[in-house]
Amino acid sequence: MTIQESARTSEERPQRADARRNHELLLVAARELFEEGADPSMEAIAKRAGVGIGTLYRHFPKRIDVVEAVYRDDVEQVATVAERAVLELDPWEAVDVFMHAFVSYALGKRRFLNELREAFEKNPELKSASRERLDGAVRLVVETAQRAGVVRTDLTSEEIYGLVGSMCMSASLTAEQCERLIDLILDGLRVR
Amino acid sequence: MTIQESARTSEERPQRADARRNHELLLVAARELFEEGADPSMEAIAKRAGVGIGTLYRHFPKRIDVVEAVYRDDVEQVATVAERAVLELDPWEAVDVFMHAFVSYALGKRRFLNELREAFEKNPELKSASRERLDGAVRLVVETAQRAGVVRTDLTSEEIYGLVGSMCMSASLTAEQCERLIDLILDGLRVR
DNA sequence: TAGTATACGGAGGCTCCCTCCACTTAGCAA
DNA sequence: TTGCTAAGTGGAGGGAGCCTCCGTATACTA
Repeated sequence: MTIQESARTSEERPQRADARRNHELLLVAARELFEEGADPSMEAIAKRAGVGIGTLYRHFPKRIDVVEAVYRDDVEQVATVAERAVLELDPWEAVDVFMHAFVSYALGKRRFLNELREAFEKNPELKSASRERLDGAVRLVVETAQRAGVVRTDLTSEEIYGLVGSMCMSASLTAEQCERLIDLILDGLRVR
Repeated sequence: MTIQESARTSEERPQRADARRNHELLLVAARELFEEGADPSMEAIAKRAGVGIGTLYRHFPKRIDVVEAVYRDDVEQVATVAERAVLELDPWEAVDVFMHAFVSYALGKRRFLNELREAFEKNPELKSASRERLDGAVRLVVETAQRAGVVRTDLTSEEIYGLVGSMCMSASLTAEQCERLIDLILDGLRVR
């Protein structure tokens, strides 16, 4: 990169308002469609967002970039739930709310597991970064509750993450079963 | 099914010679292409086999049927190696030859793991049947060697299968590393 | 308000998967 | 050997999806 280029990079104009709006619309549309079913086409995503196909490709040059963006956004949302819950709720409620949010996030991922795996393959950083972010979120919520004495301390947050995560990914459990099992797990975690 | 239909089914004419030949050619071509790289198109498979696209579709109505057929064939070949090795070689040599064949089979699968997963999803019987067939092959070779006193008996064949299988599927190990590690494993298994 | 960099949108190219059907041939019976 | 026919072949083309290109529109700046 030349000096001029690097200078231009740092004093770049901000994105135009319509571009920012469309980026957001596309992300929302894509997430909806991924959650609804299998493999929405790029055309379908653009249409749902109410923009042209060219605009979609301007924002996400390849299909896999859409998958990646939706996933990053989802991870961010779950992590944010953790942070807000710890601040705004009492420690046990925070565990309860976060775990349910986590399960619903993870169950949503089942829909496009194959595409996600491809994204991980293409870009290993995506996998490790998300893993870390989620791990941190679980740790924050669980350890806060442990310090408050409302969650048993003979389990680490990694173990709990592992248990809940693998339950959600299990092909033999339905979403409904997972929703019920998370209550069982929460019950087992709680100190009364 | 009517009586006539079931009667016809059992006394059906055998496949014509050209059909049998083309089926075999297609299977060979498909395996070659899958091993060579990623995602050969149906056109490419037909071309490599030297037949028209229509012929390919007569033998394998969907792309996934090609994947499935190649996989079944591969599993069969590895299992056959086990059976022949036990009959024709001394017990330790049989373990050695079979394990190397198994690793090379498993490494080949990395190429089209995604397609394979789809095939498993669509047809769970494929997965369980192959798993059983391979499990039996490992057991045959290992237990024969254990009875002959050349392989340690404090490990079960399932454990060995698990170890070698997961090594081959590990994304962080190259094929070359797996080839070297299998020798290390074999060394550890051997009773001298 | 005019000028311009930025962004939009969709026609169309390319590559796939798969279908359809006119043509060919292996195998059988006379 | 010959003729018949069910079985098999091959490839043009339909349809869908990913992505590119570029003429048009518009948000920002001065």
